[in-house]
Amino acid sequence: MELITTPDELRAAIAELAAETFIGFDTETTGLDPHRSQLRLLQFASRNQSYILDLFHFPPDALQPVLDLLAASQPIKVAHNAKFDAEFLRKHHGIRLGMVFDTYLASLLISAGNESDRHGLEPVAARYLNVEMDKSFQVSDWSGQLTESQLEYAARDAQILLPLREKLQEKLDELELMQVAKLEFDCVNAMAGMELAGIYLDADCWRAQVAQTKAAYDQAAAKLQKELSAGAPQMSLFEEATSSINLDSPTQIREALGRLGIKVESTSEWRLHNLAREHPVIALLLDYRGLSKSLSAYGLSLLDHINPVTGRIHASFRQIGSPTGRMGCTSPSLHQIPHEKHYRQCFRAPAGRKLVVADFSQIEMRILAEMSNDEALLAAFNSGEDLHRATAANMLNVPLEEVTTEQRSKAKGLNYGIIYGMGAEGLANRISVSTTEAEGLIQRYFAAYPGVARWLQNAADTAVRERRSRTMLGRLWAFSFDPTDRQQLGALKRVGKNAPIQGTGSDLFKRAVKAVDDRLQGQDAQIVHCIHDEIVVECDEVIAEKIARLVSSTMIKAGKEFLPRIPVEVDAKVTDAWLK
DNA sequence: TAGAATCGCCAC
DNA sequence: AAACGTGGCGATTCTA
Repeated sequence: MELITTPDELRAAIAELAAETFIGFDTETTGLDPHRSQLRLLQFASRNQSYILDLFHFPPDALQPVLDLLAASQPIKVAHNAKFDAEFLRKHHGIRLGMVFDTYLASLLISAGNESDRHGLEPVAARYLNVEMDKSFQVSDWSGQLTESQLEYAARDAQILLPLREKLQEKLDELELMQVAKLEFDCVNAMAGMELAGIYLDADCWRAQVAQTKAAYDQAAAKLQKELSAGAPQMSLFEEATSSINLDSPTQIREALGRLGIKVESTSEWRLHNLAREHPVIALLLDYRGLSKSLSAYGLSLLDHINPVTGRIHASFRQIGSPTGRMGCTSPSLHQIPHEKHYRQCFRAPAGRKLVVADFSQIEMRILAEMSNDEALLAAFNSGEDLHRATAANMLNVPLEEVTTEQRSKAKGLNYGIIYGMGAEGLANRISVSTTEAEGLIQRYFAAYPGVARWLQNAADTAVRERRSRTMLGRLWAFSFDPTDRQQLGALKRVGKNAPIQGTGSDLFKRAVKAVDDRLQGQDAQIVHCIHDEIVVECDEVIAEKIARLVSSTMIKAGKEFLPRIPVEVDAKVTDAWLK
C-alpha cells in the first residue's frame, strides 16, 4: 500500500494505473450524504499495487490527473456500488465517473432474485472469494487524523475488487448475463445524477394539502366513531370518552361491524367494497381509511426528507430494486405518491424552470406483442387505433366504430390483467362481472390473440420446467417457488408469464434512462425522477420545449431497439408541476 | 419491549 | 374465503 502525498508520487501512480484494463476504485467519506459530507480518501488498486490519496492533505490544484483518470472510459473502474462514489465525485469535483464494472450490481444479477443473498462487499467477497473482510472500519471516523489500520482497511477494499471482478465476470459469462450487466453498469451515472439532483417539493403547498386532508380526516373519524359505537353496549360519558374504537385496528373494526349485524371475514377493501352501497357505515369506513392512509403515508413526515443544504428531496434509488430489474425508491418512496393533483402539484419546478414529464405509452403491452409475435396484436398497434377499442373489436368480431364504452372498458381490463397472468376470478373481480362471464371474455381474448395465448402458455410451462425466466436482454430470475405446492405452482405460472414482460420493460427503460442522461449532458437539464416507465426532467424554462422533444425522441429510439416491429409512443409534457 | 409478521393500500 | 405481477410504508398485532 502506498500513501500518495506529493504531485510527483501521484503522477507515477497514475502512469501505472492508466496502463491497466481494470483498476479497483473505492472512496471513504465523512458521511453518507454527498451534500453534507466530504470526500476523504480515494483508493486505487492495480494488479500489484494499491494507492491511497488523502484529499485532506493534498493540494487541490494538483488533482487534475486523478480526476482525468476517473472520468476516462479506460481503465474501467471496478467499484462496489459505484453510484455512491460517483455522487461524491460529481458533487465535489464536477466529474462523471467513466466506464465502470459494479461488483454490487453484478452480484445482484448473479443472485437472480434470491432474496437470502446479501450484497454488501463483505458478504459478496465471502461468497465468491472465500475471503473474510472486517468492515468495522466502514463506520469509523474518517474526518480526523487517520490511523494506520484505517488506511490499511481503505486499501484492502480497493484491492479485493480486482480478484472479485474476475470471479464475478466468470459467473456473468456462465449465466449469460453480460449483456444485462453492461446495461446496468452504463446506467450508474444517470442514477447518481438523479439522486444528487433530487426533486423540488414546495413545502408550503404540501403543508396546505396536509391541513386540508387533516380537516376531512377529523370529520370522517368522528362520524365513523359515532356510527360504529351505535351497536356498543350503553356506556357512561366517561367510558365513551376513553374506550372508543381504534379505527385503524382491523380487529376492532370487525367486532364493531359485527355488533351492528354486519358479519365480515376480513375488513380488506376488496371485500368491503361491494357492501358499501348496502351499509352506509362501510362507505364511511372506506372514506376514513383513504384519509387515514393519506395522512400517515403522505403527511407532514414527507417534509422531513427535504435536505437542509439543497432544499430538495433526494430519495434513495436502488437501481435493481426487484428481480424483474425494476428500480426501487425509498426514503421517501416517491414511487407511491398518489396521482391526485393535490399531491403531485407540490412536486414542482423552481422559479425559472420547468419539468418535462415523459412516459412510455402502454409499453408492457407492446412488449407482449413483440415477444409473442401475435399477428392481431401487432396489427392492432400498427393500425394506430386505440388498443383497448381494437381489442374489443377483435374479441367481438365487430367493426371498430361499433365498440361501446363498456366493451372497451372490459377489453382494457383484460389487456392489463393478462400481463399479470390473471385468471377468470381475478378478472371478474376487477371489472365487476360474473366469473362465468369473465371466463367467456378470456376465451374470446385468446381467440382474438392466439399468439398471445400460446406465448403465455409457453412462458408458464417454461417457468414450471426450468424454474427460471429471462428477459429480452437475458436478465435472469431463478424462482424459489415450490412447484409441488398447489398455491405456489399457481404463483410460479403467473410470475412466469409476467416476469419476462415486466423485466424486459426494465431493460428497455434503463436503456432509455442512460440515453436520456447522456443526451442532457452540457444542457441545463437533469433527470430528477424515474418511475418504471416515466422519466421526469427538470430544466431551464427557456429550453423546455426543446428538451421535451429531445427526451421524447431519445426514449423512442431506445424503445425501438427492443420493439423493432411496433411503434413506440412517448407522451412528453412540459409542466410547472409533476402532472400529466 | 423490541423486532418480526401481518394488514391494508399507494405506485407502475 | 382472493390469488393478476413488482415494490414500499405506516399502524397494529404477534412473539420471544
